[in-house]
This record gives sequence, C-alpha cells and structure tokens, in this order.
Amino acid sequence: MNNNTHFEEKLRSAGLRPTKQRLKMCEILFHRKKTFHFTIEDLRKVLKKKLDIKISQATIYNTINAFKNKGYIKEISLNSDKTYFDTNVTNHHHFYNVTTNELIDFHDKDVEEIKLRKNLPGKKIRSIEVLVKVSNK
Amino acid sequence: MNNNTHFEEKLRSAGLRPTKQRLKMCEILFHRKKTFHFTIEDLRKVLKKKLDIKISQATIYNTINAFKNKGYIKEISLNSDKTYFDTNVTNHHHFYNVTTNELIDFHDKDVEEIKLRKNLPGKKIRSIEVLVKVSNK
DNA sequence: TCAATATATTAGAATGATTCTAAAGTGTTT
DNA sequence: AAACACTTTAGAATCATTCTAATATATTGA
Repeated sequence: MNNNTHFEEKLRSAGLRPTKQRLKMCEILFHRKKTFHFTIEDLRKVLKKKLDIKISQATIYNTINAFKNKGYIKEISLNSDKTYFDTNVTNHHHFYNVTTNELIDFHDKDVEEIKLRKNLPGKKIRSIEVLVKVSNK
Repeated sequence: MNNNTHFEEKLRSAGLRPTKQRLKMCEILFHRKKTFHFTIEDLRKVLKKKLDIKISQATIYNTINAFKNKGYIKEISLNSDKTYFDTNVTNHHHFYNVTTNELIDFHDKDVEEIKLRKNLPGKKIRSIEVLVKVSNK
C-alpha cells in the first residue's frame, strides 16, 4: 500500500473526498518522522518549495480546517498573531521558546501526573495542556 | 489616599505618565474585587457603559500594551481570534469552558506541583501554565 | 509661571490573518 | 455519460491590531 492509497483511505474514512490538493497536503503533513508544528504560511512555503505546487489560500485554509475538525491535526494554544497547528494529536504539552518562537513537544510521560485540587461541577474535562515558556539564557 | 492618587503612583512607579486615559483604564481594570478577564472589545464596552468615556482604539491598545509590558496585566494563551488579558498577574492557570467561552482562574495551590521530567539545557523557564478545557455536559 | 521639550492621544489609514463569494472545476453515483 | 454534490479558485470582504503624523498634554528647568 503506497502512501497515496493510504491517504485516500484516511480522507475517505473521515468523509473527505480525496482531491489532488488534499492528497498533496497529506504528503506534507503526515509523511514525516517527527511532529510538524506549523502556521498556514509555513505550510504554503513548504508546498511551494518541496512540491512546487500552488494551492490557493482559501483551499489551504479550508483543508486545514477540515483536517482539524476530523482530528488529523490540532491547534496549539499560544498567544501569537498567527495560528499554530500540530500534527501530533495525542495528549501532549509544549515548550515555547519566547526568544526564538520555537515550539517543542513533550509528552504526558515527561511530566508527573497533573492532579487538580479544584473541579467544576457539571463540567466535563476535555483536555489538560501545559505550556512551559522558556527563553535562551 | 484615594484611588486616583494610588493609580497615579502606580503609573509613575512604572515610568508611565498618569494621563486621564490611563487613570480611567486603571479604574476599570484594577478597582475591583475579582480578577477581570477581557478582550480589547470588552474593555471598550465597559469604558463606554460604566464611565461613558470614549478613548480611541489606538490609545486603548497602546495603554494595554504598556500595562502588559509593566506587568500590570498579562496575556492569556488561548486559541481565539481575539487576545485575552487577565488582571491577575500571579502564577496561575485557567479553566476554559469551550461551550460558553468562559474563563476561570485557578491558582498554583489548586494543582499539585507540576514536575517536569524533561528539561532543555541552556534554557531558562519563564512560566508554566496549565490550560484545562472543559465543556458543559 | 512660562517656554521648551518629551511623551501621549487621536482619527483614520494601513497591514495582515482569516473567511466569504460565486463562478468554474472535479469527484461520485446511477 | 448525465446529474448531482462537493471542491477549488481568485479576489473581495472582514476583523483585530498597528502605524502615521498631526494635535494635545505633561514635565522640566529657568
């Protein structure tokens, strides 16, 4: 099974038609060893440089939003003018280097269990995320 | 010592001139019992309704940025199209209700100490923030 | 207190990320 | 292949935030 077939199935199983644009974006986003942290701008540059493809702005946004809604990628909570996404959709946390704007993952196992002493009756916990801001010394 | 004098001193001690606009904003932001979570839009509405004042957009942004730089307020890391600020500048964390967009503080003491098993050599930790996303059931 | 200087405020324009529009194109189903 | 549904596109629209440069206010020093 080559990647294309794999990605076609992935898209279909989420109810998304496997179009040329979506398959190309899958290649960039998911055919890699390490987690990819990106903004829309980063992604457009990669599409251009690596695949020499131009996908319109609107399609990139539509597709990323579709992927987000289907749980293929997730949005990262940072205060930044741009929105950051992450191809790692497992429960995990981030180091954010405020000097370089670099983001680094760390997993649940890299932190001792987070135990809340406060809870909100009638509410359901959806996620617990830790953001560690660091700077170069 | 009335509030105005208090706020004048607060501003001066941070190297900010106590102007009419800044004093009015201090009243709204700091003369309250509970933490205030707000966006620029929220703040403008309150200035308008409570004090019947119009401060220009640019001044509101300039002043909020000055207050942020002086550590009077802090920015909250959320993914939202708008930037959220918090008048509670102590180390603390947030519940974010994704159903209602409501933000609730919880303090360091409301969570067991967060112990990282991973660290980044050559980097200095600036803050550790927890964001707990909840929804109405 | 007054003039000189430095800093702040303002309206409106500019910028930049994201979303919308509606027309043309592609994928799916029969 | 026809009919239908969904997708892509360029460009316009929107919205938060920042910039501009003119005017106003605060501070300093004589």
